[in-house]
Amino acid sequence: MGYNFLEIEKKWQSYWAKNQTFKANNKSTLPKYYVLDMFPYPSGAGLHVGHPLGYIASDIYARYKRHKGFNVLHPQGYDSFGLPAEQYAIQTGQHPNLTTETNISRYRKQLDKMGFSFDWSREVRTSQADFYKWTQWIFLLLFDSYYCKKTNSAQPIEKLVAHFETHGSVNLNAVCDKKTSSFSRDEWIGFSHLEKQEVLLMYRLAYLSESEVNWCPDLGTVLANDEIVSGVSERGGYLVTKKKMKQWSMRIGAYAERLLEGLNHLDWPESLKEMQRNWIGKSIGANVSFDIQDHEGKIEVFTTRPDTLFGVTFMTLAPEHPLADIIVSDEQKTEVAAYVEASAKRSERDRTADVKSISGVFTGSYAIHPLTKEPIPIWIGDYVLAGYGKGAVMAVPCGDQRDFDFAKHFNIQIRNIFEGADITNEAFVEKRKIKIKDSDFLNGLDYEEAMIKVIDRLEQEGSGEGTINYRLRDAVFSRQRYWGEPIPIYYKNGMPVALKPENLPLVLPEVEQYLPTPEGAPPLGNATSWAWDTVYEKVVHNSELNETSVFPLELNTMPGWAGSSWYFNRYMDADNQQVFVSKEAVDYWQNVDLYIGGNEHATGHLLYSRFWQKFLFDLNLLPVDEYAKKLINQGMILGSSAFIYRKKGTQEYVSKNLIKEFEVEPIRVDISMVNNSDELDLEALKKWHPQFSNTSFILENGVYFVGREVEKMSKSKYNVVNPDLICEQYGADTLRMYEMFLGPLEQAKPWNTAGISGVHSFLKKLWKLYHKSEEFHVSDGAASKESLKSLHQTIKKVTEDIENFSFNTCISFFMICVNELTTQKCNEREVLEPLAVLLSPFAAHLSEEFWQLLGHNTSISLASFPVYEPSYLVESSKNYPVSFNGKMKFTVELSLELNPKEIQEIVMNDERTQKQLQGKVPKKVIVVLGKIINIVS
RNA sequence: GCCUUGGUGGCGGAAUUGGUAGACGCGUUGGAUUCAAAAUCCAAUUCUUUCGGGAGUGUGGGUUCGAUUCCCACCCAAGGUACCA
Repeated sequence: MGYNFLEIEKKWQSYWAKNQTFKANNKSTLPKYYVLDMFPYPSGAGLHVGHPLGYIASDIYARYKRHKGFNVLHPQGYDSFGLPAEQYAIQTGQHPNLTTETNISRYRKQLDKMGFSFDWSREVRTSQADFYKWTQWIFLLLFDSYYCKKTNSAQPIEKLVAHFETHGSVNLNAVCDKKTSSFSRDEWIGFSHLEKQEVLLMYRLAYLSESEVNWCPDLGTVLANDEIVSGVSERGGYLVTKKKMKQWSMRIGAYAERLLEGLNHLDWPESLKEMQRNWIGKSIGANVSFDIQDHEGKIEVFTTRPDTLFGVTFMTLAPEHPLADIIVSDEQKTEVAAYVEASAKRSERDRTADVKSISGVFTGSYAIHPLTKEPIPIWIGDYVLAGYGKGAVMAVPCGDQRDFDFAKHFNIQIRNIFEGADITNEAFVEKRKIKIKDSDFLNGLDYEEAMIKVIDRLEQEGSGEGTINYRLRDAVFSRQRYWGEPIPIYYKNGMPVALKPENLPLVLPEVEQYLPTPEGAPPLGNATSWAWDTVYEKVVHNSELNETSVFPLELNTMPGWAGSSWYFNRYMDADNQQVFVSKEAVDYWQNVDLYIGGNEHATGHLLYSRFWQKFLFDLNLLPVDEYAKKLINQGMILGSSAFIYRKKGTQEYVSKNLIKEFEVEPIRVDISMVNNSDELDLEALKKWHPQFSNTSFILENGVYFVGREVEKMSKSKYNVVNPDLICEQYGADTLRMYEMFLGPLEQAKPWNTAGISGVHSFLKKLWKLYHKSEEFHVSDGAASKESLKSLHQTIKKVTEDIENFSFNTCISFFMICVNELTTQKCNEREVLEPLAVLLSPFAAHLSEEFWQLLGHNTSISLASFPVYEPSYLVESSKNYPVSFNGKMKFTVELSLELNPKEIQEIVMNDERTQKQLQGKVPKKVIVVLGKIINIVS
């Protein structure tokens, strides 16, 4: 029988569940430790071997911390709102909630099989009303707040109203979405209620504004970028254009500086922090405004190089720029209109990524240089994005490569304002080490001096100002979807009004159809009873209004990132019905000590959640303004897809090594039909899909070999490996250890089941070491010196490596240790007891079984982690090879310390060294840490 | 395009952070055990060689007594690129 992992694992999983072994307590005298995983989206494909990688790592660390005497919070839940469930609903009519519930119960079964030490009593689901009630509540707080630049924090909107009532807009230092006209105290008081609301909306942290969306007229809906494949909709293949729509947005831009600065204090991967820094994209420069010849208004640009203002030879507006169709001359009208229309069909990424093809169109109008008063031609170019800076640039061809290319292409003047720079073939983009010429009062100055001087002049003349620009855009918060949190807003006279917190949750209504309404309203518009029930009952009967007209509710829902922006706080106090998290709980748990998840969330979830945390901190609802002290990105486990090759236009398939002889197209096949030598099971293929039942194959030596390609693991690529099968075949402990053994946690790596037997036989070996003819066999005698040395070496290395999250090398040390103990025929309790605890974060079930066999009647998770004893690890002298002239190598026996005399003796007494030296004394002997490294003659 | 990461045997990966490149595992080969197979155990395994050696960490340079490690340029792959999660 031997190591019966199925029985052992089942036994301990039910023991842990029954005894609630991993339930965390909100009151404890122990120090706290909060280990968090990014909660999964429960997809229909089930959990694949890639998902558990991070969960295993966090579980190892959570179990390790429990052994080290911490009160560990290690929760899990589901990010259960999302697009796939909705798309499935559109296709099948099945309610997304049903799909989601089914998927969740499947996920839970799979997770349970792997023996994770999650505290399931704190489970959260973002799609459940008792959770999204609080997501809506946070939305209301954002709606009722503005950002005060004086206190540098969010403040209640009443404070803003109070300011308007006493000072008007004078001396106001608040972030708003556009330039507001200034007004006095009396004017404010004179405003109608509607006018007041209109002003306030420009300051709220959750606000309504026009933003651009991917619009598909044929489907009558907004599409995610993911739903667009090469310019057309994935569903139906219809044309997609851009369209402006009134959308809810989050004023994350107000937090740009704090989000940037906060990174400096986080123990997150440098690369990820760098990504966030670049995403926020702080740049220092100036806003400059240009008058327009024969037109009202001004064109404002942001530039990081105001020092090159005298090098401006043209301006470029984004095609979406509001002035674009106003300033265009009559003769250019058709050309401009065609260009604007064409670029509306191009995606933003396409526009910026494509640097090779230069496109643009002249508007026929001229701006006036603010200092020289010269006319400057105004162009439109789609490399300028409406959403960045001011949506317009002043072009300085001599100092910017893209401006240079544009000018060359359209034959626009290039003016060199850099002393001694050669700009015949490319722009001079270097900022330093050059002086400016032909620039009036800036002549002879360098970059820094010119920056200060020109900004000074612009400010004096009122045509510009020094400013800081962030690339970070405010986050669009509306989705024209069904399966998301309803936004707790209704409209009165076209103005958004917040529901009262006591009326939350605003529950998702039932609908017949998950598609937009025929009138083009979002899917929630299909609800028949919702508006009546919710708004009439809650708003009218609570006498918010005493009229019985229709109150339209907001029909958009929240985006996927809403719930995930604060869920980690909810785990601290998941059952609380009164508050989103009690003060008591959050004061104890504070924040996440270790957060493990993929770096694909770097500029999405990980930025939005920091923003919400800072916001809630500003309102004194949370004690810290960063929620995750340490973050680790686990690398993605990639799948190894299998391909067969069809001869073009035929039903003949060619084995992999013969494809060069034919013109073929690759087709994915399910990897379950391919063995470890890449041989395809042809019978299985014929059964797999009817299209293969009547095909012929060109084989190599009677075998069809498939091609392989490493890519993201996904159901649609037929390359998913299911962890359940592995748990059945080898056990969860093997899977846990193998996933860790596969490679460094942070690195992406392809899944390969081939190596799993090595880890499995390690566990079998350990089992056998302490079993004699099926009976547990342990000696109470003293262990040998060698055994203790092996043990303590392993304790030392494994402890160090757990602390460094280098779990793959831990497994190697375990293997070496068990091999050594097997050779030493070690079976002493003295060794097994600490070894079982050492192993328990990894092979959680097996070590628990050993713990019981050793006579303990409590869970091994209560045992304390072993500490190594240095006296067992005394180093003996070692043979070190010494390289001579970098070529010849010989070996000398060295003790740990060397003095020059000893070195000389070693060198002189070695025959081969002497042969090489030919009697000469070496010039130099390099010794590092007591080792001779090199001898130079 | 831009931002970030990675590239070491047949494969996954080690390398005390500038000091014996290839730990550990898989695979392969040979052997032991067995009627046989599975399982298990032992040994070999970077390539090349005229058996002296030679080459070798994506490519090409550089710094250094010494480079997988540091610097410069390039090639390739993965993730993100603002409505997938």
